[in-house]
Amino acid sequence: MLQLSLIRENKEHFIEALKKRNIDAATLLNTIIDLDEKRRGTQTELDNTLAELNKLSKEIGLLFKNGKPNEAQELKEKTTSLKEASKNLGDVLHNTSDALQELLYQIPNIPHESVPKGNSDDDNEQVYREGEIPELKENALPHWKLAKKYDIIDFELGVKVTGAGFPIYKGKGAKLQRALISYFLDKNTAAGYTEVQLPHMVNEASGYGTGQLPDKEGQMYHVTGDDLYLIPTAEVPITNMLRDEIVKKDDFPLKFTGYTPCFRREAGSYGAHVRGLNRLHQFDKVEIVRVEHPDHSYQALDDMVEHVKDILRELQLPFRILRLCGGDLGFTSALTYDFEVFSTAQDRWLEISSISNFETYQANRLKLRFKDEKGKPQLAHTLNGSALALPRILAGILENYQTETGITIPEVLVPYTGFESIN
RNA sequence: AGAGAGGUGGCCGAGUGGUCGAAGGCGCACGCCUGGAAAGUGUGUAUACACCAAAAGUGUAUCGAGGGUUCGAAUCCCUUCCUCUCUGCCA
Repeated sequence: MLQLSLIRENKEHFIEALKKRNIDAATLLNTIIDLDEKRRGTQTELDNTLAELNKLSKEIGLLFKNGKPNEAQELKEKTTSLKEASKNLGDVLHNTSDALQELLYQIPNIPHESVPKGNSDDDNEQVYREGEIPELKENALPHWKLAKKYDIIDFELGVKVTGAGFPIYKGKGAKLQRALISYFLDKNTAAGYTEVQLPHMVNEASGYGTGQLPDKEGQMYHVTGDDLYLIPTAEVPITNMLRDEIVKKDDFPLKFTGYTPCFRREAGSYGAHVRGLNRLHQFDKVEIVRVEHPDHSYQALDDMVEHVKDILRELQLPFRILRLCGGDLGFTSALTYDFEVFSTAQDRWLEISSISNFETYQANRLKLRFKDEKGKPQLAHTLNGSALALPRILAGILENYQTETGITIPEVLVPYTGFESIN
């Protein structure tokens, strides 16, 4: 959520910046500013009325104490109209604030100045590329065929037990999943991230805190019986640990990592691109989250990018990094780098990590602050990224490491799997 | 899940209708004391919003959350969430 005070001061700048997202926010921002003016005026009026009322109440109290009930009675009558006025003003204030809040929820974050213009993922800017794309034999298979051939992932069985998009990993496939999770967590903790184990469901307030609600209401599984949501990413529980907190400046950087399954309804997805592991309703991911001083958040973003590069380098997977364009940028993000691994057998790039700086956008919703030099609370910056998402990494490994006789396990994973190949 | 008790500031804890944003203690910050530290001592110590160009200041709200009663609510009533104890169930 954008800060109201900043919208007031920089309206034109905000309108201009939001054009990068192909949004014309002028009308919306003007409505917001009008509502805000109304809210403030009402607030002042209400405060004055209540002040008057409080004053009278104190006088009445004193009069009763001093044994002057008649005079007290007179004053009591004077309060009637004030009470009514304050009730009305209170209602107006309430409604105005709610309306204002709702509109504020509709505005996405302001893109960072480096974000390129563009409408779709075609306009994303490649900023880095590394690794050799392996040359595969002519009869190289996509991962879903490999999974079947070596009986390590059973999609049909998942359909039987739950439904499409809930695969069942078997044997060495399951072990490889566990190995990847352990390896990622070890890399992250070695880089100073504190490991946390998290709830896989969150309440409504947490959904709002990180911005999944109300924007992506239909994308989360909603457990209506208890009004909880299955997490679409560990970002939600991790970041919400700090909701309503005022941390010390010296606490920065706050760095957390956590493994969780992620649940996404993926309403509206279909076709070849959702085949196999490419898009699932439940998948595993190891997330990294940082909370930073605003002065250091972009340095932190670079640091996270380097960290993920290092992991992919160790796995020896060919990858590229994209700076997302305005049209492809997530609702709450100011700047996002997507990591993509090349899936040789599918001949396409697969997104395997997304690293974002949200600046104060999430922090404003979360009320996540720190005290500055003067002891004044200021909004912190939040960042997160995947390090890493499992299914597509697995797809990349299966496809790129396939040989005629099996699948070679990347060297760095062998200590975790206990085997060197899948045959 | 049933019965009971309870949720007060960073923490502990007093407060059961009237100058209560809230005693006292701990913690923390700054100062004094000290060669330095401890002890001692003094002062300060929430957040949001509004008014103000801003600081200072003032006002309003906040005692889990949301309603209500009352001139006036931390205190009374209702709803809801959470915690604890006992019983039940259970990996």
